[in-house]
Amino acid sequence: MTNRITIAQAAQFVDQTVEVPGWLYNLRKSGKIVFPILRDGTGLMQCVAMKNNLPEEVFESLKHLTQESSLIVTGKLRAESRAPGGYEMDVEAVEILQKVSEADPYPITPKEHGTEFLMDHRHLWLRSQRQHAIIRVRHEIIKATRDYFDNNGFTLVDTPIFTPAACEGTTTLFEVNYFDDEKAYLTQSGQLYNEANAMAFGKVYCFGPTFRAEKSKTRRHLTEFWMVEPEMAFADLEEIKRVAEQFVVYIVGRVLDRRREELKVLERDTSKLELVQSPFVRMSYDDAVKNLQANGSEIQWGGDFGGGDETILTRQFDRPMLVDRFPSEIKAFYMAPDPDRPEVALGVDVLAPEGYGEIIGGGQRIHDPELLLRRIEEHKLPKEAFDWYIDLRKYGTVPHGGFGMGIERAVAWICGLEHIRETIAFPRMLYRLRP
RNA sequence: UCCUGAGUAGCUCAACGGUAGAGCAUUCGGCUGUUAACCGAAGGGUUGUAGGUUCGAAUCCUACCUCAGGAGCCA
Repeated sequence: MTNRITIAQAAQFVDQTVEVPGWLYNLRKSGKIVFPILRDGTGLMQCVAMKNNLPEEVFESLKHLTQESSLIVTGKLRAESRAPGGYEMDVEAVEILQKVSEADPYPITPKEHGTEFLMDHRHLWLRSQRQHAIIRVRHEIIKATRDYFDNNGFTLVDTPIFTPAACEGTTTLFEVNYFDDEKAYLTQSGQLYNEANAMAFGKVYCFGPTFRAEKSKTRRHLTEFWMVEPEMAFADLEEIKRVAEQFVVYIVGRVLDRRREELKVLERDTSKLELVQSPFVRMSYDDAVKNLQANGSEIQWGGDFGGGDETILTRQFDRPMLVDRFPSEIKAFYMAPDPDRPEVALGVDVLAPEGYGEIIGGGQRIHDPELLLRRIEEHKLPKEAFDWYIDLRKYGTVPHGGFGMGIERAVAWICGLEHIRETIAFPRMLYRLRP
């Protein structure tokens, strides 16, 4: 019985005859010799078939095989420096599962394509090398994220996707029918529920999809994206900043450690990632505004950063920066004010370098019951909807806080991508719901 | 939602008022070490849609549709 292996295992089976199931990635031929390149999801393997060593019909069927046809090849493996991947198979037998029709060939050829075409064929585009590299880095970031929190005393407590109302009043929500006469909304943050979980478990995190119905049309926005949100009881702003920084250092380190090959495929300048070490740059909002004004920005104290502002700031440093103490006015109702300066909130953003900008937003939450009630009123929010949230401040309230990191933004930064759309298998954007 | 730009062969693009073209892909032929292989040939088009200007429109004008980039908002 012949061993069935994956291409990634080739090195362990040199000089043995094995069978490899996969898809035809490309085929080069030269008269009496053909080089089918096989793809199986774990890598690429070049095969060699010579007319003189094979039955006529086997050689002919291989010679006319079309791109992405599915097949199982059997043959002997050899180390071969000329072959991509370093190993090559001398074909002995071929079983073709399906030959892709010449009348309707695989649309994504080895030549260049535009983004519209590729996005329309996203279900097939995922077969390409570059997409594999990105999705594997994403996988590593997610695994590292879970490992980081699991190893640091956090309990995973996921929060609901269906919610009865806005978590944060400002942004738009996707509305869905919830049975007969009730409306529900897709969550845009697990944070409020996370606070309840933190009061139950101490340190928690949730990790799941979130939805924003904002009509944002930029290279940094998805309408459906994944967010990890840790929340800690008994934590102040300094502790939140410490965890955020240590977490970012950890995930970048893990990708450098385990996904070098993928970063190479993506032509990522890893020297930039090596610099992601503690301590990060720390700057108050006040200083950031002064810095921006000195560098030509129109920003006034009290305003939020524009996309250009983040670029101006982050280009000055080679590692991520933590910006804290934003004006309370521009932040959510639950943000704790600085006791020494009530006009600023104890919030923090982590801005990725190289112009990537905000990947993390978070801060300390209000734990004083009366202040929270006042803020709910000031923001004209329906108090009844927040009864349970207010309860958290009635039964043993403690200082607490946390942050959220958008996974896709982190992936885009770590992979060095131009656009967030490639960081998730099937991106959902303002004008893209299909495939 | 607003601003800017682009829609020509399956794909990537050229032709910018006078008979619509190339490379890749597909088919056929050639080649025993190719590396997005190469060489030769063939098929392939209501130029996004609708209207207008003109003797004549892919090309100029108007509207609409689609996509991309940016703004605002955010992770």
